[in-house]
Amino acid sequence: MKINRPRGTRDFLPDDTRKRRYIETKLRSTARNWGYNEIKTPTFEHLELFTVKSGEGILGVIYNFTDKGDREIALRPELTAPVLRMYVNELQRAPKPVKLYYFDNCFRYERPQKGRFREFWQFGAEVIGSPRPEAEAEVIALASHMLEDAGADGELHVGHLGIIRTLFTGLDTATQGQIMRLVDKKDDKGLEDYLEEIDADIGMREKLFELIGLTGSDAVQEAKRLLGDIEELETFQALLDLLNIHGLDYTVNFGIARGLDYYTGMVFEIYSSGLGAQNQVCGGGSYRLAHLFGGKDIESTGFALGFDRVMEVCTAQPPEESRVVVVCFDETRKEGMQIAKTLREHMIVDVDVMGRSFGAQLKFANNVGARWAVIIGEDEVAKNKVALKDMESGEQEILDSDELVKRLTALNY
RNA sequence: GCCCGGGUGGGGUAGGGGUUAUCCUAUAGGACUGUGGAUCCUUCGACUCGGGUUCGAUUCCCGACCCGGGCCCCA
Repeated sequence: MKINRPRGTRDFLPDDTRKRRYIETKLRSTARNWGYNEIKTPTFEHLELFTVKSGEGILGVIYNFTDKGDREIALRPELTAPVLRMYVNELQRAPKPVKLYYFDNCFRYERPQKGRFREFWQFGAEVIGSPRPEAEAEVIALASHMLEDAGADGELHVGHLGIIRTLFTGLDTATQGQIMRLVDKKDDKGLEDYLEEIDADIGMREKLFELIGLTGSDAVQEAKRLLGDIEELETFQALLDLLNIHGLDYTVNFGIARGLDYYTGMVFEIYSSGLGAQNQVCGGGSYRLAHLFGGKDIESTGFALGFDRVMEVCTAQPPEESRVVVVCFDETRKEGMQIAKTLREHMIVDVDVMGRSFGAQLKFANNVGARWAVIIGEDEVAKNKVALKDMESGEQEILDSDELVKRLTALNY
């Protein structure tokens, strides 16, 4: 009986894994150079952590189970909540800002599609403790730079939930949420019908439609005309100025809603083409979560990058890596292993484990793409030398083993 | 969860109610026991699963599972 992978999971073959590792390493080093520290949280958490944060609605997509001690456990569907939980548990007294990054797998029970899996990887970062636009701008800039590292193009959209919410005074949370959902979907007809249904104020309706249509460089000016000189617009303008300083291209979009309603201020999304319906590769914003997990309320900003989606669109390729194959036989295995051991301190070395003939070992060297074959046969051992064969030119020379190591390491392998 | 379109060796494919199920590629070995890439030979290996229709199903029908596209939601 053949056993297959569970639905929505993937096996990563050597080439896939190498490329993923390569991109991951690039992202890590960028996060690191921006002063963020890596953390790890558990693969599973108390289910409550996620329902408190996102509401019962998230149960539909969560992998949860009752453990042998009757605890309700969930495989993490995302990492912001675990990171903030960790912050509350261990880092509240750490010097601010607390700058963290993570790269881990997450699980959601959803219908798999292009760019959507049941096990997927998120690369994210959070700045905890700064309510200032400088922190928001830094987070956005970091996300953009990471995509650039990966060779992925992205279109950055920035909005601010606080601004649109000033129109909602007097509306309850559920109604606000429904409006934001329709705004996010860009379902103008549905939005109009819904506003009619709840008998929303005519002036508010007009302002809302005008606001979500605003875009371009004077969007903020236009918004001021609509809403007056409110504080949210001032800080939003400050953020945009900082994005300019960071040298980022962006589109102002007051219609970005983000799925989860714990976002309080700035929100941003980055889209990439070539991903079909799942075109969002990154999402983030400013939020308040710590108080939900029993901590002191604190302003945070963060983002999560859909690593699998980045992999779909990224053009960066891992560098070619060359190998050396050491060819030896039963009689010369000892000498062969010694050379291999020395060379392995510097480069990738294969030695035959198939009991193959001389010719077959060279064929193997060819197959694995080895640039060099080091031949250690009885003739060489008798002369206390080794033969170095260039697999491209076919040329071969006799060296002693010190020269061999020097030669190969000098070639940067 | 909903709506489409698909599943033939490891990968890519041809075919089609009764076949020895096609070809390419990859694997392992050999021709070629101290010199690779070419060529040739051999080997390994498949009709996703379960029902139904039928004398007979890999082929037709239904369902499940899985994959792809879209909706929803989101990364």
